Amino acid sequence: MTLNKEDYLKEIYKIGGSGSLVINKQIASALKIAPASVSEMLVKLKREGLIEYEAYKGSRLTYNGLRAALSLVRLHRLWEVFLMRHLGYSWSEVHEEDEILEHISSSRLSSRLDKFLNYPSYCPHGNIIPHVDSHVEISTLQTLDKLLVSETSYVRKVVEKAELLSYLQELGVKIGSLVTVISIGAYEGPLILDLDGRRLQISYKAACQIYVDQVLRS
Amino acid sequence: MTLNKEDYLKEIYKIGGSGSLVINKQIASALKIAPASVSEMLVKLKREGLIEYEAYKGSRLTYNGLRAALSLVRLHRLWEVFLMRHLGYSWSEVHEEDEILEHISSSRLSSRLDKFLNYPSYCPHGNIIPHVDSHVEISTLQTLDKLLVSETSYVRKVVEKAELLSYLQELGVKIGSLVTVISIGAYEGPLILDLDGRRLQISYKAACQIYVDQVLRS
DNA sequence: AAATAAAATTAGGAATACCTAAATTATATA
DNA sequence: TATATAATTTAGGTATTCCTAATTTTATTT
Repeated sequence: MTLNKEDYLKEIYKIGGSGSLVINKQIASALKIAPASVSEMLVKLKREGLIEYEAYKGSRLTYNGLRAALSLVRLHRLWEVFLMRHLGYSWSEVHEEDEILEHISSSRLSSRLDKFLNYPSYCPHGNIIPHVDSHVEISTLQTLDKLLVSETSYVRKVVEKAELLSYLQELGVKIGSLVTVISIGAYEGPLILDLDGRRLQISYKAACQIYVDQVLRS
Repeated sequence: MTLNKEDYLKEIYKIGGSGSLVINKQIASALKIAPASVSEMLVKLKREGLIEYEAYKGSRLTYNGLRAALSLVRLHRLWEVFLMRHLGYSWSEVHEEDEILEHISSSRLSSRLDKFLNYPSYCPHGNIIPHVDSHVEISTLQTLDKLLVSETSYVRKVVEKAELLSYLQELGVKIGSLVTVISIGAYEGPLILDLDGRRLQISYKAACQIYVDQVLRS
């Protein structure tokens, strides 16, 4: 379902609840959309089985439409509570920032969230969280496969690919892990590592996608 | 700027950082969009001064494009940290749910957030936060203007309009406030209320938009 | 009941963002 | 350097979602 259709469902729910007929005009003014456009969209929502709708009469949510609307409104309101309770938004600020929930991009949100999270420097994947002002991405990293036997370093970043992430998670490789290369398999064979005190084997391909602090050699 | 354009900017930043030329193919595969469509969009982004772009050569962010990309990536990554640190997402779950940040609607997110917020029942405006399963909106509310002099009730909900919210905030009217009607102005004049022990005046119009527990009369 | 007002729909268009297929330009290889 | 291959772009279309203006239906008055 598209974002716009979701807006319509939410609005139909907010106005008419789970059963009352909603007249188009109300939707049009709530969504700030021309009445003509509302008629059009209602036809589509009806085709998709999300609303009952009869021309000139009005519309109401079907069972499926209601389910969809409820989960949308629910999440929306949970966010509102979150913004107030944990990001220090005031009553009217929450209201102003309502559309965040559709399109997140607000510098106010950004800075409050930053504070709430205690000014983190890295995202969970180890990428720097840039600041709009100073965006110096200091890059003294190298991939794990470039380390020599017995060299030690810290895992700082991994390539964001679903399969790799699951693989590493299973192995227990984390951002910040202390890693020492024990041996390197020939012909792109697996590497044996000491990771935070545990011995483990990792594929060459994975090693190429794990970034560690550069090891300085004399 | 549209959501889609934002995706392009983010991707150009992720691939090329603040200065390197990015070839279209990388954008196309990262965004899973046909190369032809990428070319089209790049022309638009160039027109808007967000990227430098020369056909067959590649693209890079301009100063403005970089600023926009940074604030997007920044917020995106802050959310990631939040999901992991406070909603108990695992590494790969964060990754899976990345598009939340564009289109929030995930039942998993919904339930984790619910737990994090300690299962709230009402949004900051006093509306019930519905559950997808049981959606009984018990409605024994009436508007404040319907109360008689000396009747007492609790504020449960207010109409979500920006001007009203600011007005009420200034007056200190909150969800849960205990209110007693002291006097009612004639001809839709202002009401004098006792609100949580304080004496205050409120316009008739506002009173019509504040919902309180229904007062039972014999 | 007829006339007026309000609400909704249809018709005709515009913008955005995507697609496939064909043509073009750049790059790598023999 | 010529040729093959890879990357891009252009051309021609589709689907969404919005708009204004004109028409039709429904509701309200007189």
